[in-house]
Amino acid sequence: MNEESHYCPWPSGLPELFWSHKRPERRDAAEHRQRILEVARRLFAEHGVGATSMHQIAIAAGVGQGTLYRRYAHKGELCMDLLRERHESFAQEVAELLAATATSPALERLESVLAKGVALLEEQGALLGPVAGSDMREVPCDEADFSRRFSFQYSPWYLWLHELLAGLLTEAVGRGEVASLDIPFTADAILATLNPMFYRFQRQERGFSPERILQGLRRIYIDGVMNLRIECGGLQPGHASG
Amino acid sequence: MNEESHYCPWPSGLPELFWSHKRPERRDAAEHRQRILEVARRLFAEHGVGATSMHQIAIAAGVGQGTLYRRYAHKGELCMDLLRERHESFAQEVAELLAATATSPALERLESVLAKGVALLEEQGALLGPVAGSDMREVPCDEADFSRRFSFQYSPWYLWLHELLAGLLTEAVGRGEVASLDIPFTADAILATLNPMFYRFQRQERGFSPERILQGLRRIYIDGVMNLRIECGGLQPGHASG
DNA sequence: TATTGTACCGGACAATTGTCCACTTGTCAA
DNA sequence: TTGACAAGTGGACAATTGTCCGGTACAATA
Repeated sequence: MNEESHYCPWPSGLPELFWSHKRPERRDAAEHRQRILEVARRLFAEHGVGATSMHQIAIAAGVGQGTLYRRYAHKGELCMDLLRERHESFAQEVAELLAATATSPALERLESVLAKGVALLEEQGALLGPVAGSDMREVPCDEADFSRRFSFQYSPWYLWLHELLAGLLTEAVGRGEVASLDIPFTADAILATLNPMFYRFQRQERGFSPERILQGLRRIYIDGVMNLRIECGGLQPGHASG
Repeated sequence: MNEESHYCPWPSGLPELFWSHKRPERRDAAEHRQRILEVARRLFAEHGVGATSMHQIAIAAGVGQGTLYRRYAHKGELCMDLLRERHESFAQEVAELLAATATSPALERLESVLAKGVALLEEQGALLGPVAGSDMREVPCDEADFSRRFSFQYSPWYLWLHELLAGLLTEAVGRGEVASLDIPFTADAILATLNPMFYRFQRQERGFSPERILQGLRRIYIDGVMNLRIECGGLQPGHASG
């Protein structure tokens, strides 16, 4: 695992100020990155992500293995980068949606986020699988490596989603719309069921439709978790307020 | 992936009738299996699961790679076999527990299953990780291989748990204790949050205690999902019956 | 333009996983 | 006892992943 591989001179839309003091990326390096992304996109589309090795990508892009691994510690990171643009536009869409419905009940806002999430999963099934799993070859002694392996859980993408959900939950609890709950845990739980692997399993192995999956999620998190009012005790239900 | 690797002459306590018509396992093969399990248990304990390669195990057990892979398509399956006894006793405990509380509300029964599940996860963190993940190296073209990779989802263990949960949910819905829900999906969702990887993440990376995790699960599935009565509509809650 | 330091390059290498196949051995039936 | 044959064996092999390190080439200085 290469330490510098996380050096990131393309902070995806952040003002240039944040990194302009650093030495700019070398011209050839920039070209290589471009070529790697192009080639990877093509090979993934042609043969599937699983059947395309990092070696192939390096060869096809005309760079060495080391160069490839310098930027992407594993295939998952490469996929992540391919998906970055889409994720950013998704994030923007969701942010706008939430801004436009700022006064609606958090329940409804959460519901629309779930719907958007499922739609995205459906759209990107092929690429997101490897991202979630990356290479789960076991951790070699060093327990600290564990975290780095989990690029998905540690990707800005996951962090952003987690924060978004946590925000919505906090809001809902704060407004008294919902009985108190463990916010970070619940956000993780929601994400566990929005996990690409889980989604893939439901779709391909269980054969469930996206609509059915979304409905199932709604039943759990909206009708269930979020519908438990403060007045509704745990095991001894009282009255729900209108 | 070896087709015969799933040949299973040790059906774990099932009456001998189920397989006595098959040619019995060869004596040397039985010895080898025994040795493999012993050696694997020892090496895993000594160096950790991740730092022990299949090759090492084969050498230490005095058998060839092929012999090892003949029985265990990957490290995950080997772990599964090591855990089998524990899982069986767990299954028995749970079955007894459920039998003893057959007349209690399904809510309570589900709750005790969750508690037992968390306890088991806590007990077996080290071994269950690799079981869940096995080797997630991407599927080589053949999409059908996908399923076989997911030893966890397809293990008798997972299937048993899924069926158990589905049974409880069916019962709860049938008795009118709970508003209707998508039973197989919900069972999968619960299992997604009882997933070893998810648990490991919560414990090690989030730093949550087992109690906190269990409480979080309760809030979602017991107080939330299962507490939604038929009278309580979706977004327009009515009155909960006592 | 010459110099310098460093980010970057590339391909050899080590480690694993999983496959293959020619060979061996145990078991049953005659 | 013997022969047949399926089950079982083992280790070479191919394919990948990820690391390492001697060199290179670019951009900033002088």
